[in-house]
Amino acid sequence: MSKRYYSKQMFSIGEKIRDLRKESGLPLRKIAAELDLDQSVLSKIERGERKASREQIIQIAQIFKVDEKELLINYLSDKVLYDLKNEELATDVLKIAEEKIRYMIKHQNGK
Amino acid sequence: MSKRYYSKQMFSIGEKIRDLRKESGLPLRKIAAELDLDQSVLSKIERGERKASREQIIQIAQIFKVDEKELLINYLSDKVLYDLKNEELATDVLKIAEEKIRYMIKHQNGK
DNA sequence: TAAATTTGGACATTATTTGTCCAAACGTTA
DNA sequence: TAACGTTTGGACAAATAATGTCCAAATTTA
Repeated sequence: MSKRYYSKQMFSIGEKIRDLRKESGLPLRKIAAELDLDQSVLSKIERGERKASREQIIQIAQIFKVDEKELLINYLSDKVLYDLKNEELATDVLKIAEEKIRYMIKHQNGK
Repeated sequence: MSKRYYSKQMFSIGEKIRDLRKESGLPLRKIAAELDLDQSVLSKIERGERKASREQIIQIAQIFKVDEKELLINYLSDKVLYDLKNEELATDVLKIAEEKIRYMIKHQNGK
């Protein structure tokens, strides 16, 4: 029925990108050029020192020919966790966020 | 065992703050002054047009004598949803975020 | 209507994000 | 070890977003 979007290991989006690039055998310089981005910035993205943009994630999915949705989900979940870093409340917050989403969907007011 | 941090209705943090203030019977001007904030900004926060800071949420909990944790969870969950607004992927993203948190907790590396 | 309260929007200030550039560090291999 | 390709670190600048001030208009209350 519904697809499971995670893999056995837990990869942050940066690690995932580095993995994809290593598989391709291409250096930062090459991929960075395709993304119209400085290689040092891509290096930082791969190490989680900087954040990629939504558009960059989509481009990366295209370059490495992987499922765009899956990569976006990985990316966005990292972003969510970033908001919650250092929060002991993280687990509770995610529970409530899910409740709110369910509530919003049920009441059709995504506004 | 563990406390349920949500109420029957789903309140965004702004609505919640407005509710608390209305209960207290105090005008924006008064509460804004306590927060060392312009009243128009507080008005915008209550209507979700601007975001409060973590510190302001804590102050608000103190002013209205409500549970700080509960208010923070409400606040942070709104922030999380803000990242995901307009994302059909929201539900999947939250699922994966929870997985990642569990993984992080299990492996003690919150970094 | 008068007074109090709330809201809207232009503006300034500050903080964060994002990218450029260059040099140093690292790794591989001749 | 020298030379080369690759990766990383950090100073800097530009663009963007967040945050607050101020004032006047709109709305609500008495």
